Amino acid sequence: MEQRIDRIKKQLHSQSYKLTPQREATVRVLLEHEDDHLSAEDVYMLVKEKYPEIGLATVYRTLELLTELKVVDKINFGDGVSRYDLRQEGADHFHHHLVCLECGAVDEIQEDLLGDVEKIVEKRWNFEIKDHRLTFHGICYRCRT
Amino acid sequence: MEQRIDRIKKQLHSQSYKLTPQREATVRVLLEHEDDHLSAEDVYMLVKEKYPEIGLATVYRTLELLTELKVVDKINFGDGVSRYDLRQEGADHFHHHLVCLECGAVDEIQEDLLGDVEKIVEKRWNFEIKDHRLTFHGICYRCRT
DNA sequence: TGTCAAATGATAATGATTATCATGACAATG
DNA sequence: CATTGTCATGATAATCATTATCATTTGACA
Ligand SMILES: [Mn+2]
Ligand SMILES: [Mn+2]
Ligand SMILES: [Zn+2]
Ligand SMILES: [Zn+2]
Repeated sequence: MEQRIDRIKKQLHSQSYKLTPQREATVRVLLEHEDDHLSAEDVYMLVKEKYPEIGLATVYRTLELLTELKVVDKINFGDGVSRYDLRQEGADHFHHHLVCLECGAVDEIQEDLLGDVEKIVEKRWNFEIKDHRLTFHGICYRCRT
Repeated sequence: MEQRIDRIKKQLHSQSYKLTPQREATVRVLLEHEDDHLSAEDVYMLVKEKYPEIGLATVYRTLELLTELKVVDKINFGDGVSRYDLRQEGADHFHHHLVCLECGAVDEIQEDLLGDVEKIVEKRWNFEIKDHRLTFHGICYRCRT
């Protein structure tokens, strides 16, 4: 945890950004909810518990900054809000998602299953892949009778 | 074109919806821009050319209805608007997308490349797949020097 | 022709995100 | 130590896509 924050701090410094108390509190919330998919509002509520003076605008700005640095990925599951997903440290691919149509759960697949597919796309479509987004919609293991 | 509209008409009737002139004009616009990814506003502007009295709310309602019927898929590329993508007739999978980070172009891959991956996901994660969304971000063939 | 539910269009309301702006923190400088 | 300048913050207003509301229209059917 502390080491992870330290590395994010260095990443910020390398672009001449500071790790302010507000930013640190926000990062801590994200780390403590690594498996969730929090909206800006969600993050705001959680950060307020440890830093009540923080403003909503600062949370938005911090999330935008972290997205720029690729610390988090900004995603959208079709409800009206953006969600912020901590990227696996050092991972060069964004993980996949399983969205359950029954219960709404969102599970993650950390393993990269797209290696072969990407080779095909690069060759056949002459497209240089930098990133990907893969989501499956269906019925999760819990909801299958 | 006419046959396609006829089949959509039947699909509507089978759920006791009517193909009103407004709905038909909207469907025609979608068919005429099959390869594009139009926002509700885009559709509205285009429909107005052939049906100037139409209201924006009706366009939204029609697009929602067509999404329900799976005639179109509602997608989101991260800019602040939903886009509506005509589904290949009879296709059971939603096509994939290539988004160029350089020029912003969005190309399509109609071929389904996820067959093997889906088998793995169904087995290993015990997840019953109903649909998928796959988007690659990178540099398109036009922008590669 | 009269009836009724569905559909429409104008417009207001909502709600997430972004912009603005005065204030505060803080490092560097003299 | 006082001054200056830059970056960051928080309150709040503005924006803008989407949804809700409601009076009116349409069209099928009795
Ligand atoms: Mn995730
Ligand atoms: Mn498409
Ligand atoms: Zn489930
Ligand atoms: Zn390009």
